[in-house]
Amino acid sequence: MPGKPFIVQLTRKLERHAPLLEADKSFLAGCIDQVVAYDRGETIIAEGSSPSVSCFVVEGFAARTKELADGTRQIMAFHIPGDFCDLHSFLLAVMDHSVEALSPCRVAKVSHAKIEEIVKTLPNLTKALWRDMGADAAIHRQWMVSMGRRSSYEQIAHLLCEMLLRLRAVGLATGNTYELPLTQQDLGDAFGLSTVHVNRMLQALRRGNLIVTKGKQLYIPDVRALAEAAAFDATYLGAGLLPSA
Amino acid sequence: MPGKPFIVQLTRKLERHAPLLEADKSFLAGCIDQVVAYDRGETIIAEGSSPSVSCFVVEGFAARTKELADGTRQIMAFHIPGDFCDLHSFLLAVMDHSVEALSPCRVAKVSHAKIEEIVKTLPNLTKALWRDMGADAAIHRQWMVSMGRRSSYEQIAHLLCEMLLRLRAVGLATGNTYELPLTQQDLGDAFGLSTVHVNRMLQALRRGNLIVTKGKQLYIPDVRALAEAAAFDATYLGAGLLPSA
DNA sequence: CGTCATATTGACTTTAGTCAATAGAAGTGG
DNA sequence: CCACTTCTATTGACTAAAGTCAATATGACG
Repeated sequence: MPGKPFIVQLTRKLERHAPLLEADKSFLAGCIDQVVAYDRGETIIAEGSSPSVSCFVVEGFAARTKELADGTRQIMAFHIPGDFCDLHSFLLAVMDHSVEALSPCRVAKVSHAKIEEIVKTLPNLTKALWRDMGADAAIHRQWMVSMGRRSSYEQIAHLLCEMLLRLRAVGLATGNTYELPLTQQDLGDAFGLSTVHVNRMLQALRRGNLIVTKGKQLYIPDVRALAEAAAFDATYLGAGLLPSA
Repeated sequence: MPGKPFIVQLTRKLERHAPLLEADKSFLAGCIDQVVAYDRGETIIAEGSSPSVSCFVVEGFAARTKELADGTRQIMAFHIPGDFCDLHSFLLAVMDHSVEALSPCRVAKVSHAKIEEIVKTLPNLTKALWRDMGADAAIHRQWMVSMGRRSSYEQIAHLLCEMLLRLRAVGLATGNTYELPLTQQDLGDAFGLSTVHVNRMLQALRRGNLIVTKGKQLYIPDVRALAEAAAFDATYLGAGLLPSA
């Protein structure tokens, strides 16, 4: 698919559980209206709007966010390349949250009309897209477990495990190293922690040699140890994704 | 649909955003394999299993739960009559959480084969089911906002608003009164709070006359006041559901 | 070199948790 | 209907986790 290499990341993700047909893939490739670039902090989809396109991340990090009246922000999901971050708007009339760029990123747009056509004519692809949303919901549920029952230390360790597997699945981790362009504020907003506390927990993780950071680069010397500290169980990301090392 | 009055609750919910076709409704009615009864505490679907049927709640309350290694429990969702509580298993191979009965309840089972057939032949119904899962995800995200950024007092107030609207939508609330068969432990497990603290916050809500309880009956004298205390915005449940009173 | 965002540190406060005892309510068997 | 068990709700005293505020450092960038 010359000119659209990013389609590969998407199809790879959609095929994680079951293969797509050739018809699925070619139709999907034809769905992309445009690719738009955003800077960190820019709003990709605004709360309260009713978009006529859905989008998926091609490059960079995005997040689903909700601003509260008192100015605090909650991040409900991080989205990385290959993630559909807004199939939601295809199904529900009004956005109850925003999607924003957490790093410079590029986002591909797919019109709802095209998705409608998929639902009408390509059951296999429909199921794959539906499943992709189900996978997101599974991540949501794990975050709820983290927020409700894990200590802040475990929460952060858990997220770092999750991001390793997710980034690795789209080829954005090299061994146990990946780039995490999130600020401590972002991490805090994801778990309802203060920046100060996130900072302290990261330090604790560094002291325990569970993580090593160099700028935005994150290296995990011993995945097993970090997973244990986080009580991390990869089932929710799709079984069998946690490799040996 | 004699003999299957509960189908009505399900179709009513699925039609909240867009109407179903006659073909959709009749096929759906023919999907129900059986209806099974469970007592409070019983597991409806076990974590780690790979069910070949999905189910929806006909009567009573169920919850998605996850037990952690240290014995604590996290509730990720409450499910009431009309809710599909396990479309998840149609899409993903292994259950990463359990579904359990929080009150005596009856659950209807639908085989995955039937759902597969829906995806292949009834795009309109497929979209409705997909949308239903999207609505669940929206609730998940709101809970994350609650857990992350709302005080425990607000969290509980928020949930009580949510349950009013959800129960009302399936005809299980009379005015501003409904039956909530949850223990304070259940509420705590949903938000990661201790039972003691839930108890205190409920008392505070009672003192402020925001709620009045009689056993499991809950009466909300002034919905507007409770909604305000909770910073409740009903958009995520589908716009326009919050009525005047 | 200066500016702005991000990260770090320390002192103190608040929220919610823990532990332990008591009170109520619902259900069971005789 | 009563005695008994059990689950659920309530209370008080104390603790711990995480937040707040404010100052300082570090780093990226024009």
